[in-house]
Amino acid sequence: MTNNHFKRGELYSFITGKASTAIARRLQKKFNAAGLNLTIEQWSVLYHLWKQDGISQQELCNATFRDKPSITRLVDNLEKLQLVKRVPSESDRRMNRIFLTKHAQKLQDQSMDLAEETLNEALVGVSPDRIEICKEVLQIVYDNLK
Amino acid sequence: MTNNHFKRGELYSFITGKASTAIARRLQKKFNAAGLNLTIEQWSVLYHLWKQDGISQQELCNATFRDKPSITRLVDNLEKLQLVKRVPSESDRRMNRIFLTKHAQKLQDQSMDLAEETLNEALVGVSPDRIEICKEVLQIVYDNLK
DNA sequence: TTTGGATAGTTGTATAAACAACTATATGAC
DNA sequence: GTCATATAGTTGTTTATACAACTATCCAAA
Repeated sequence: MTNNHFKRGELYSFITGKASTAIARRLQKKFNAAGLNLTIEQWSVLYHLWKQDGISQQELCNATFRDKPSITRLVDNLEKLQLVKRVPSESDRRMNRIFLTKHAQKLQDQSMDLAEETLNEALVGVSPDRIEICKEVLQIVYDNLK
Repeated sequence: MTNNHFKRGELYSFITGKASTAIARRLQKKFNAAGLNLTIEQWSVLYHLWKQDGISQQELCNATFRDKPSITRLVDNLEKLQLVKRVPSESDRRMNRIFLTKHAQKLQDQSMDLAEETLNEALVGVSPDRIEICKEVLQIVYDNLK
């Protein structure tokens, strides 16, 4: 089945991602208000390191859906903030493994709480069923295009 | 009802907007392949001008969910590309009205076709019902946070 | 009619994204 | 072992975003 049922007026929000922009902006404001000196993009890198510390820059590229130069510079900035450290891999000298500092480890709970709070605010008035469907659709979209 | 049902592992994609990033990236590739020398952000401004020509920069801010400096610079670049023209408003000398050039008018059909094609590719395997629910959820999220 | 606040737009600065071109290292075919 | 190719990461450049600070203009209350 093709989905040629798109009316032109409906294209816009889907493509520009206004909803996720709004969520990211709200979360950034919460970070700032809490005195976390951290961008959402930096947080998204830390997010994956909290799940698994010591992964390579290439693995961060795959996880965050960013290209290599973007990760190089995000890691640069996270290093300047003393939140991560590049450690050359011993088994493969092309690779860096990225490790969290103690300071970054401390940021996890607070920032994740703010993220959860943001999503709760975003989803006021939406039933769990519909949230679930929305997540599934977005996942399919991502899989179709990645 | 609160939506405290978010599992941490589910936060990420919602916040980072991986789906809309993937859509925008695919559309940009189609623009490039078609020889349209146009960024998605520039296209999103033209999109609103195609709907209503001659609106102000502030109205473009509201329509595109961007701040004033972002629109200033997008209009700068669109003017350099000779796609729009700033015309000082006669009734309010603070305002510019932004008008499409003939060249920009010609880009509408081709670029909108590519956008529709991109969405069709994105939504392969998703039923119209579920697309509808997803759109509604994203609209509510936007309204909750804007 | 003056003046103070609101609105429209611009400029400066920092961070980030995308693409191309580059270096260094690893790997597999011969 | 040598060499072609692939992979990991960096650097340069352009475009875009967010925030703060700024100018110019408008409008309404005194």
